[in-house]
Amino acid sequence: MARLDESLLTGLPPFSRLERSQIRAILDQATSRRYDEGTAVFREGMPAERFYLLLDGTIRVVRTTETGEQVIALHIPPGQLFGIAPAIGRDSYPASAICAAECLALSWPVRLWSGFSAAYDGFATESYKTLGGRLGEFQARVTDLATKAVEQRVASALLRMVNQSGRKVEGGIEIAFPITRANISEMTGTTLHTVSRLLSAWEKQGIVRSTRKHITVTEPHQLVLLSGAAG
Amino acid sequence: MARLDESLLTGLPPFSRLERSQIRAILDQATSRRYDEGTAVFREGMPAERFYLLLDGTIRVVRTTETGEQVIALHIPPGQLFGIAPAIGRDSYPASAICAAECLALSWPVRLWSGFSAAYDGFATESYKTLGGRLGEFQARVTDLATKAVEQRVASALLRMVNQSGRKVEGGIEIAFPITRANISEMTGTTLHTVSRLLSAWEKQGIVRSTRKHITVTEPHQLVLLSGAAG
DNA sequence: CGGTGCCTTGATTTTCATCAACACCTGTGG
DNA sequence: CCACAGGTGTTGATGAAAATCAAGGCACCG
Repeated sequence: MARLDESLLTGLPPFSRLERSQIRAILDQATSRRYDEGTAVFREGMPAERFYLLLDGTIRVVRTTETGEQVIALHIPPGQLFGIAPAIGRDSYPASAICAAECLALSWPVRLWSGFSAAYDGFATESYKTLGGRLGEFQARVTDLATKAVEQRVASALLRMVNQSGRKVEGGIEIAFPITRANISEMTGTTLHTVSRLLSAWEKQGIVRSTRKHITVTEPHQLVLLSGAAG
Repeated sequence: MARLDESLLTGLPPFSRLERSQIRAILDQATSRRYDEGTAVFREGMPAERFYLLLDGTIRVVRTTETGEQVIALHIPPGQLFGIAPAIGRDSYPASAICAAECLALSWPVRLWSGFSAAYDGFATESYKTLGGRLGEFQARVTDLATKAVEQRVASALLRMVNQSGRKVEGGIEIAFPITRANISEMTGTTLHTVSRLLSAWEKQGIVRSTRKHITVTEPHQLVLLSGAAG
């Protein structure tokens, strides 16, 4: 395997306070791997053997209910740790990690976690901040699902993706990974039919534009209004 | 203030691996306080100055939306830490902590958090497990809200409370703290009317019994069935 | 160029929120 | 002690939102 360059990690929060030599040591213990779109990096319930850092692509964190329905818990953008079950004392993954697009990720065996935490200043702190961010996101999701109407939830979901993984294109901001109506319905607790109707209506109003598996938001502000502010 | 007894903390997960002398040191830095039913220990958005341990009572963790609706995020039973914003690098509380019943809690200034983590074996690990548990609970809530019908969600909510804070009484298990239909509607994202109708129906079927602000589950198994299994 | 996966749109039905009215319990103050 | 106010709980009637049922079109892949 090709030697990994230090620049991959410099600047990412968990490693920001480290010396070049420390980053070198971390990289030398890492496994790098590419995953095709649709591949599972790990699955719900599997023993948590490694933790991961996403270098490129987008990960969809998915849970499946007893009745077979899927719920998309969150999307993870490049630069974030994921599969960090060891940080919260779990020995199996609580959800599946599916590649929304082609992905590139580093990983380490979980036994290194405590070593990293002890040896590298800021690693634990920053990782727990990531965790805190996710907790906050879940709390917001619960609030939304409990109080908002479907239209507002779908608007919020689009905005979240645009903010997190938006790519500027002519005439708007495009969500940087492939996404279907069914995916959006799994994020918002509705059906693909309802999502399709909403997107059609918004397209007529010039708020979004969409092609197969891709959505561009042309009038973000309008969406913010639809989302009931604070989305 | 009366000197606190070491037995208060022995056996609780974050302190389970500590010596008597260490527990003494921790207690000597703690502030103990009683809160009336309905009091806020802290409120959403306030600067996080202290972290807490609930000794007795039940805490309701509540978020308020921009439109004034309330959502009950979770209930905290005695023996658990709460208000642990420092653990996730936050400097303000993400939600309010309201006493569902009369409560007794210890608290420490946040600046002691890192000291406790460093000095006391298992404190950090166990605290992060608590955090992990909450994350898991939120994930389950999101899944429920996204996929289950109202009746199933209300059944799940009752079961969760019974499991966490159930008190055995003749003829069933009673939820150990005062709870209104409105409270349940805020946990499940529905209205008090719908909750009232469901409870009435269940009472007719002999599954629950209820008086003002108190609910006893007489046929837990029936509720499990209604909740769509795995509640 | 056939098949599969993705998307759209209309018709019907169901669920649950909303609107409305009232009964009851508990504590308070005249 | 009684009246009354405010929080709590019940129940019926109505309507709107969104799921479900149904059918078909379109784009991309092999």
